[in-house]
Amino acid sequence: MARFYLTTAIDYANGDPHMGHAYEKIGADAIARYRRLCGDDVWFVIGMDEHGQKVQQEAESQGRDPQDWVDEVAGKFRRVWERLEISHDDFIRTTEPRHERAVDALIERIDRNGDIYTARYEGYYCSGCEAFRKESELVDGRCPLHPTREILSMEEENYFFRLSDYRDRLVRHIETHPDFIQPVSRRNEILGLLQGGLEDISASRSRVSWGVPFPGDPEHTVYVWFDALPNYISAVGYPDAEFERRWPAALHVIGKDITRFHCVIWPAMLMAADIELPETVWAHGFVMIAGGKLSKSEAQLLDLDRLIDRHGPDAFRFILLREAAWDSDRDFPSVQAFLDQFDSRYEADLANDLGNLLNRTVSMILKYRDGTIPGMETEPDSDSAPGASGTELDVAALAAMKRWSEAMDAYRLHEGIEAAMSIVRDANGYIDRSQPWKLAKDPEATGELDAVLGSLVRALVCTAVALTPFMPGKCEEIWERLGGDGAIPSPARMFERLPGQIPQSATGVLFPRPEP
RNA sequence: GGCAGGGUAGCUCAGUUGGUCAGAGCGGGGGACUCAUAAGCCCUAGGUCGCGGGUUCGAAUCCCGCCCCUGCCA
Repeated sequence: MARFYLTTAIDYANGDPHMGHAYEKIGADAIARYRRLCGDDVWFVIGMDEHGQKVQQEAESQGRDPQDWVDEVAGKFRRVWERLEISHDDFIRTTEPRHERAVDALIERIDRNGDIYTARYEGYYCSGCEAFRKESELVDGRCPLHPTREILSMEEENYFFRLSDYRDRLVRHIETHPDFIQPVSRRNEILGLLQGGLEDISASRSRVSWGVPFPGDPEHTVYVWFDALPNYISAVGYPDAEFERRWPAALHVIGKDITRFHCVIWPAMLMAADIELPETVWAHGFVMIAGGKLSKSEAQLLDLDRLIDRHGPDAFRFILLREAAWDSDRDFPSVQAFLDQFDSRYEADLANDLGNLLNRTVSMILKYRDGTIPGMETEPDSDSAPGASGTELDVAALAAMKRWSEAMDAYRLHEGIEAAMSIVRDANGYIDRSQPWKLAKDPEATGELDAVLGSLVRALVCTAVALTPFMPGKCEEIWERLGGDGAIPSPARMFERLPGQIPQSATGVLFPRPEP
């Protein structure tokens, strides 16, 4: 059984969960569910990044104790993940003792290897970025990203990480591991960035108290990124040796805005501590409205709970991942355009195409065969000559399943969905071409009708299997309505336990059309 | 300013190594059917494949120049 340790970025606890957070978790969850379906030993971790100046300030501005505040924020995130059926195995928070212990151990380890040193730092500090800015980076004496914040001119003793020493090793690693950074556009960006050389970076802060005390110097706290990144190992038990039962991670799913932290700083930290690197870092794009700029009222229309309420959690997962390709951005011109597309996807793909396909299939088998699914004793042949057995629909469905696994193996989630939906389209077309309602009236055509009905059920089983990473709840319902027994089968075992009898209770609307 | 990737039907995008590559989905228009959530199916889009050159028997697909967009960096 292949180990598959999967992580997402931990979410920064300075605000409420929104669609961007959800998009990442849903995509990662689809990958986790797919790998489990294939039989992998999956360990899926998400969590919260709870330290740092912005969290401290946010809590203070509300007159709250920071820990109290992050507890509340973490609760909100957990509730949403529960609603969205995120199947994580663990939820790591950077304020947990197990995490602080790991950060402490990791930094000490890096220090022992000689890659931490102290230096006096003089410069400008932007509290928005929680980072030092060069004078040349300032516009009119202010940070271009946070023009409302004061720039602090300061001088402090800092601990630095010898990042510059790792440039060559990083380049070599990226070049010899083509899958390390994906998609390739991000890989090229990082290689370009490394080309220009690296500077050492500060690993501590003296004026931020809300953080992990710097090992050996409680006057400083660990800089947020040096605190946040190690969550990937702290969550699986570092520094105890048992962490290697899960580590290295098969996949870090992150947003494209933090690729350099995950593809440069994090691997360098791991190298400095003699820890293996993750196999792949996948930087997904963003779902944006009008380039990402949202007014308060617009943002309110996109309130996560209200969006999920619109057509239910499964539909929400499906629509988001269908609309926004997992490897690139998706920009909608307006909130209204987004909502229109959201609704139209639901009605066209789910209610009309998939839901209706299930209904017409179930209805015909109940009507013409009293619920008994015909022809399930002969399974279509997937290996030898395509089309040697099974109907044209079987052939098309098997081909689509092949495209599906290839896409899913490569984390091309949108292509996986597309392959699954192509089965639905093919099945609907197949029904109309073979006209089972006519076959049902022709006593000579029982064999033909059996073949049609049987292959429709097989196509629906394929669809349910292929979509289960995206819509676990609804796919289970499809499986049950077809008379399937137990959990949804794996793609490899799909045809070994096909259902035989449609329950009378199987009629009913799977994806109700919204009231006009 | 440097580097990278793009500009293809109203919209979102596919188009491998140059020769059925001018496509798919959605939307719009028309039609036949009835198992089904008035759903589904079939037909239909005449788009200078950003602009201008060039290579070639032949380029959306290669080369040069230009315009515009996006990302990363500065």
